[in-house]
Amino acid sequence: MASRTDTKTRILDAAEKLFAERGFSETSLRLITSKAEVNLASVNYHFGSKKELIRAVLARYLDVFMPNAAIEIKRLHNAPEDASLNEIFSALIKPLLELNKVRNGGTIIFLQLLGRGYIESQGHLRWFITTHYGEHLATFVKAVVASAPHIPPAEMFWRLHFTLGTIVFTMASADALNEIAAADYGEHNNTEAIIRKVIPYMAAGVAVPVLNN
Amino acid sequence: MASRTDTKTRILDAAEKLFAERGFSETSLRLITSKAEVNLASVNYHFGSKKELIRAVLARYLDVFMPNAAIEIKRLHNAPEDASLNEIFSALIKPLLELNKVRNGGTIIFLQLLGRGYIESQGHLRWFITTHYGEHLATFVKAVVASAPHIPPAEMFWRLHFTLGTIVFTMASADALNEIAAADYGEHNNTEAIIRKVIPYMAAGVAVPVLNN
DNA sequence: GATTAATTTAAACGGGTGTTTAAATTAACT
DNA sequence: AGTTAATTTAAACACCCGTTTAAATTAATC
Repeated sequence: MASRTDTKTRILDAAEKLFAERGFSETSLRLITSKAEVNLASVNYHFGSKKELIRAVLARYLDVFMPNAAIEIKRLHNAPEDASLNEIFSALIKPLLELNKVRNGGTIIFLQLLGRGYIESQGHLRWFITTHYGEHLATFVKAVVASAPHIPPAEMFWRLHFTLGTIVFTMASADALNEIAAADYGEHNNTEAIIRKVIPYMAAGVAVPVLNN
Repeated sequence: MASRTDTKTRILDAAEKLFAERGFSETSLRLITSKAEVNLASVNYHFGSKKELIRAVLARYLDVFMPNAAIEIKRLHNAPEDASLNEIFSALIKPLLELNKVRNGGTIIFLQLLGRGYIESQGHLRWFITTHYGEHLATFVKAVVASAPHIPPAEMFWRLHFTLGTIVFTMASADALNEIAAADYGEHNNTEAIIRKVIPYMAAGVAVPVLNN
């Protein structure tokens, strides 16, 4: 049933790397299959279409991250009753960094894929994520809402999407930003350092009181 | 020298709309020229290439926005000595909304174009913006730094890019988010309402004290 | 009004895209 | 081993892309 290192896996490995760094539509199946050293037609044979390959690439990460994230959130919630926003966001660090064990650079690849997915393909991936992982997402949202009860639900909806934009854009530009930061400030940040920078920013933004003017 | 409504302008008008809603590489010259009701070859005749058309589309907005934004920031800075971050960010609202007078929906189109530019074309547009409008950008950055002197420069560099990600991603997804918000919370936000929501979030995030652990 | 320049047009160019096909190969099973 | 199923392969398909060309048309200049 399987060949040398599984054609399916070789395709996924090559695809996720290219998708993350150049985007979905900028990455051709011919480039993927040549990097993976498999035949062009094998993508359609194993995945059916490019669109389904994209979903498979994302699913491989979401299937690991989402359950782990939900577990960490629940663990927080069961303990000191109400966790701070910083604690809730920080609880996602471990699940995120564990993706590095799945694959080298897995954390940043995952976040970049997420961003590409949300921005490039209006809808179809957003639908895929919310329908397949809606339960886990709800766990996270509930914890955030409980931690910032002074923010009305509608406002929280917007702010959580602000956080998504913050982290997703940051990770998509992480390499370029790191280069500039290194040149201008002598800073060298890895993925974890950037995540730890962005969390206080997001937590403060989500919790800031709503002006009623 | 000019025909009915200037072929050049017809192309720019059609292109910016399509670029904003589908991205640069997802928008073909054939689609642009058919919407603009001009000949396919006229893009290359008037602009030289697709890449130069993209820059021309962005420049038309940046040339209006950047000077206006710098003026507003300077006006703030000369008055009550030190403006709050909320005031500084809010000073950008007027220049942003004035883009709606340039063209219907100009504000959101501009912000969406900016986001597409930063995410899609790693580098070449980023270079174009910083070299052509660096002075105006510096005015803004200086005001922010002065308003939050407790944030080290290197940290501020990252946080300002967080804000860029926040607003750019939000605007790129604005239509989709608005649909969800309308369905789930009965909310109907225009571009200005979303901008006014995002500013407190960004201001709080930029100013939050840095943890030294 | 004739001549020159600027613009528009239709057509083709060369190349890249995702997908499909049918034959060749490899693996699995009785 | 022989047969069936799964996989890999090379080639072609139909289509879309940005760009270029050369002729037709329109505008400007003398």
